[in-house]
Amino acid sequence: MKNTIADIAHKAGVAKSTVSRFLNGGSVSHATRRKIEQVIQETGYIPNSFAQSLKAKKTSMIGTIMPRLDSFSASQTVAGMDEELREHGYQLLIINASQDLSREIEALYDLARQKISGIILFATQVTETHLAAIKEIGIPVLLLGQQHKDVHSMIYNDYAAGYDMGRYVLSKGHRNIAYIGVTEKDVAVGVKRKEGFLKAVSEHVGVEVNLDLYESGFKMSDGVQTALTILQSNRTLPTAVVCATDNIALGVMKAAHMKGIQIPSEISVTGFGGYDVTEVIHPGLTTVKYGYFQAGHLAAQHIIKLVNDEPADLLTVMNCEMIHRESVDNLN
Amino acid sequence: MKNTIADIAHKAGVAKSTVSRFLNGGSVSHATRRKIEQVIQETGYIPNSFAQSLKAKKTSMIGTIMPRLDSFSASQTVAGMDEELREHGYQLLIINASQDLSREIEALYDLARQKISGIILFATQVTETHLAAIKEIGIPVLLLGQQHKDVHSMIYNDYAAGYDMGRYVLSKGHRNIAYIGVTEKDVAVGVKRKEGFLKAVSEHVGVEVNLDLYESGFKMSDGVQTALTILQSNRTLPTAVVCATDNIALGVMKAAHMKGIQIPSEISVTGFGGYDVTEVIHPGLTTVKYGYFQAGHLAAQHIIKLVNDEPADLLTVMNCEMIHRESVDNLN
DNA sequence: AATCATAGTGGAACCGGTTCCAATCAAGTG
DNA sequence: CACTTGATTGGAACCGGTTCCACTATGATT
Repeated sequence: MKNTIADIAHKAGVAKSTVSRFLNGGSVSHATRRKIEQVIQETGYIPNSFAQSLKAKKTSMIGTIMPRLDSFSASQTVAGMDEELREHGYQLLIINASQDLSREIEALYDLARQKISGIILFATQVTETHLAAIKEIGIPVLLLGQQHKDVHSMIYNDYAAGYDMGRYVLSKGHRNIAYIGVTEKDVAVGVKRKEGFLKAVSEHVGVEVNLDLYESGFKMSDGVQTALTILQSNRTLPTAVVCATDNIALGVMKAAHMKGIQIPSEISVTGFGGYDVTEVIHPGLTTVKYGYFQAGHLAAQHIIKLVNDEPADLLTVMNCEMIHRESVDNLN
Repeated sequence: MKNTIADIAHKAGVAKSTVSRFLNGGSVSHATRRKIEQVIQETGYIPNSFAQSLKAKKTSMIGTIMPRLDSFSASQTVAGMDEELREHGYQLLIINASQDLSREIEALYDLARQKISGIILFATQVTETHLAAIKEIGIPVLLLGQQHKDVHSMIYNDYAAGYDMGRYVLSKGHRNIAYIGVTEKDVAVGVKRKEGFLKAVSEHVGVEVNLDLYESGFKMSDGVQTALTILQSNRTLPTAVVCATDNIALGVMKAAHMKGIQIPSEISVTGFGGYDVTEVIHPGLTTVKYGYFQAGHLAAQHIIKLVNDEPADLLTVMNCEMIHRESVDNLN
């Protein structure tokens, strides 16, 4: 019951090469075609994909390395990628780096050994080691979420998102604002969003704006902590808390609720991300929606181009969309 | 720059077999060991894993087939599996079946062709076709979430969860209850939870309980729809709505909010699942928490046993834990 | 000194496919 | 009818590893 191509050939009374040709659409006479078909039918023969890949020196697999699996953005994006890749006959191999940069590197080499055709790397930071690995493995790599001049990259327009959010909050009359950011090691989330936001503030001439900057971790519980220090300080409370991620914003909302502070009447809150939950909670969270699913599709299309040596933009910037909900009060 | 084992052997002035022995810990003299080490160092040689697997006739990969990636339970479980598998030197290959049963079957054969060592199947339904495929591919398969007498299975104690929830809601004095279930094709979620709940109700002698059963889809929007039909009917509103999943419960809460109905003072709501969001929303959702992450670990351990032909329980039942929050009013 | 393990090594076969090349054979051409 | 053409087909080499087997030294044992 081993069923190799040689067995099939033998049972059908032909040579290996003929069976192979049959399988790959070469020229085979009608008679032998039928015989082989029948034998394959009977035996339930399935070609060994190693032997195939060994000869072909590549696979039809695309690898993706993600810092975590259990996040809304990650799973949405991956779902989109998967859909697109499947349509093009590629299989997606997902590797979880558990937010450990050295595991990302490891994964790059791992994927190279497996002769993966291309790699989509969900980046939070792009270090020298990353670049060295990417260069060494000689496989097309697409950065998702961060950019680097030497690597194909796909990013969201975080600067614009931050800017839009800033303009919006200011337009609602808020002049005493707390901004909760994240580590600047994450250029997209930690730097760009903040810069865009600051830009909006700096452009807002005529009235004085009091802006306090805080830094928090990515987890909701981090958001709760940071929010509590803000809410418990002796200074006047800000009228709005702008958070660099929806997760942090959810944490802030929780903290406010714990403190009996009403949203938005006593304090306004905003996020970034557009997670599904932000819609169903009350009040709904004003946020910036990122098209994760669509981004996955785009990323897949992009890596397929790279794999096939087709031309592709070095940098793709995707736009975001502001979602206005009830968590921001109008002070005007 | 092809770097095969033959190249290394040539450069080091030894035979292929010696290099192979060096790589796999055979007996190699100190001198040649050093030479080979150096050549490998210089060339950055990485063995071709196809050739290895071709000979070995298997991989150190475990495949998992999931109906969807973008769900809390799925991503949590997968994260747990991944952690455990990695520790044991296995790699996880994730396949997304997009809630399409025929794709699940396809995936089973796909994984078989790739000589995956074992498969963890996130099941919602186990059809005859599934069983036939599982039998045919001859690879260890572990069902997760559903059980079948012929296949190793791992399930949550949904019956007990439903029962506990029933007892709890009744103990809070609710006598007019709406139960929103899902399709009975999903035995675990659609049948077991409901049965457990009904059992609790049937045991509750002495007072009359008015129970209405509804069926909804799995999506939050389905929950909203179903809730609206309940809330808009002319009959007296139930005092509690018990939902078969957290997602549906979130939908119900949203619908209630849209209708200006207060939770829990006007209507109580419960879910199943223990999603993270159920904690941060207000009011917090009373639900049953499933240990997804831990389940992932367990599943991984289980499939590893199967792969190594070690004995393993045919059926593993995992317990759940009720989480009491504010979404249920005490009518006593 | 003769005998015997034994560590170290090279050669060749093998895993299961794909592909190049040469051979065959029937139909078409002048 | 000899010759060209093109469709089929089988044989052998190859992809890049692993492993069995035979052969050499080398040191240990009587």
